[in-house]
Amino acid sequence: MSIATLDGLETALAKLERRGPFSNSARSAFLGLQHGRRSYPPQRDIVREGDPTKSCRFLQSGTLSRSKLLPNGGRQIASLHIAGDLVDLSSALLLFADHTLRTHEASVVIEVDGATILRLAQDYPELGRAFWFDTLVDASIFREWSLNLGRRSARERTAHLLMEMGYRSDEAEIGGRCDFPFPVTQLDLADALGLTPVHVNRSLKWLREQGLIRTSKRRMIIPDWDMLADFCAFRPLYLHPEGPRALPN
Amino acid sequence: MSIATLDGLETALAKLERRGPFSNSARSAFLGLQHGRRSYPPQRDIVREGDPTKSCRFLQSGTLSRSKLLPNGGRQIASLHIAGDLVDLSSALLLFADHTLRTHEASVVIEVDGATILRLAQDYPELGRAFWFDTLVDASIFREWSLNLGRRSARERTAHLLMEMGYRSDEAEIGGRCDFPFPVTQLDLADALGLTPVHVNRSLKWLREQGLIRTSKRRMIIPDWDMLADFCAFRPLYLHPEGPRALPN
DNA sequence: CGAAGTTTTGAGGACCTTCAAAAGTTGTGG
DNA sequence: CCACAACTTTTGAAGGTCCTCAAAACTTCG
Repeated sequence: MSIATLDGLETALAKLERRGPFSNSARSAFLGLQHGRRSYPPQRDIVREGDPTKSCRFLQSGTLSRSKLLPNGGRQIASLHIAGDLVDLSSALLLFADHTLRTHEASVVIEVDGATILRLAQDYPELGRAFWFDTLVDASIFREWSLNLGRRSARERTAHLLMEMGYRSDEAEIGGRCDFPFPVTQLDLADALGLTPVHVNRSLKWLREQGLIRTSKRRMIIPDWDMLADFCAFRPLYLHPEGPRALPN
Repeated sequence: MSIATLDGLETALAKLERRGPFSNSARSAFLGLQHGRRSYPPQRDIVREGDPTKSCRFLQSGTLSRSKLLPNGGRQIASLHIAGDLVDLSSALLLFADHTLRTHEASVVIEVDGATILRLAQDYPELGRAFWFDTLVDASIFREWSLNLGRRSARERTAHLLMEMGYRSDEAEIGGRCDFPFPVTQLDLADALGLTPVHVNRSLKWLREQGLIRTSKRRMIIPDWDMLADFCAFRPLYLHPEGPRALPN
């Protein structure tokens, strides 16, 4: 079954099960979750920093970001999300949103009550571990972004972000790692990279001139994966493709 | 009982229970964990990026950081840790360390087998939620650091980090939020802030000249909390002092 | 086709870096 | 308790990466 035909819970489950299969009972408990489904237009806030939380959210289709604002208007995007991502698992336990969740493309989002997720994690420990693992990988990605923001040059930083999105798009079967949808404007990319839009434009231009990337509309192409990986020191260890530790009996 | 007299597990438990008390059985299961205790001198690696994981670690006393390296020698500190912090809970589920764990001061670290932690989380769901919550707060701190690195000036960034450490030291009863131990060299501070040591020095000098901070040896003093908070837009929401959602019955 | 949004380019300036060295502090052994 | 080495902090000067401001070219969409 192609990902395009899956509904939201199935898409999220597919991501979770890529890391190790669940028992039939856990699987059907997850798929049996009561949930809502909402569609959002591009550039629309779904949750705002400071909002009390109620529901967890999974991204069925589209592109989202999580971002934080400064009083002076500065904005930092902390993560970018693609179909299948558990974009707001934190609301299961955190009572207030510490960041804003916003669409980039038109997106479809699944909502599940936070307390229900907690109950599910308790009743099916394998699901609880899968949620925890997802949070841990999330945190690992944030650490890598800190390295990106703090210690990589604008060009390397830009390249690294593109490679991560390629790698994740490939894992999620949304695109190939060297040719994947990337519907993010240079203005938003700037907020993800801690740069100005002007400088993002110049960094992309340079990467293009070097033959390291090609851009077609809302799509990113990496002609030579290893060359770009070498340029920006992309090592996917931090995405933990090995999956979680299995619990011995 | 003062924190100084607590052993490592008690210190970690105290941090977890600040967010909501556990049942007696969960508490004694946690305190009954088989564990090792190791002392490390300053500037010593405890775990290195890429190492296979086995044990989870809690910091009984001292100061640690989690950092990542670039092939060109660049280093980014992703987090700083003080007594009571669950500095390596991720090893319960992640099979490889994606970052290096290193002491700043001489430190005492408790080690608990990763699979044992998983088992404990399963047998006592309230502990499982506490671990997950801790990971979520961790991730929230990383997001704030991204904002710091990407969108705050050197001076604001420096001030913000100091305020966070003051706030957390206060919570952990290691110091007051306006007067707390801070045994981090400017060289290490530079790696946490994505700056050069020279510029860190100048930023600290400026903050001192403005009367926003005072430094005494291995100690940081914030004469006027609100003034500094205003300067760097420090809002502790992201540390989630409200604690986790309670699971309804 | 017009309006709004996005990308691209230019010019000048600022924040932060690099390189270098001096001053101050800490810790250790004699 | 001093001597000395190692580490840490501080300062200066010059330069580069990235920012600001401004406007034009291009694309998307109603």
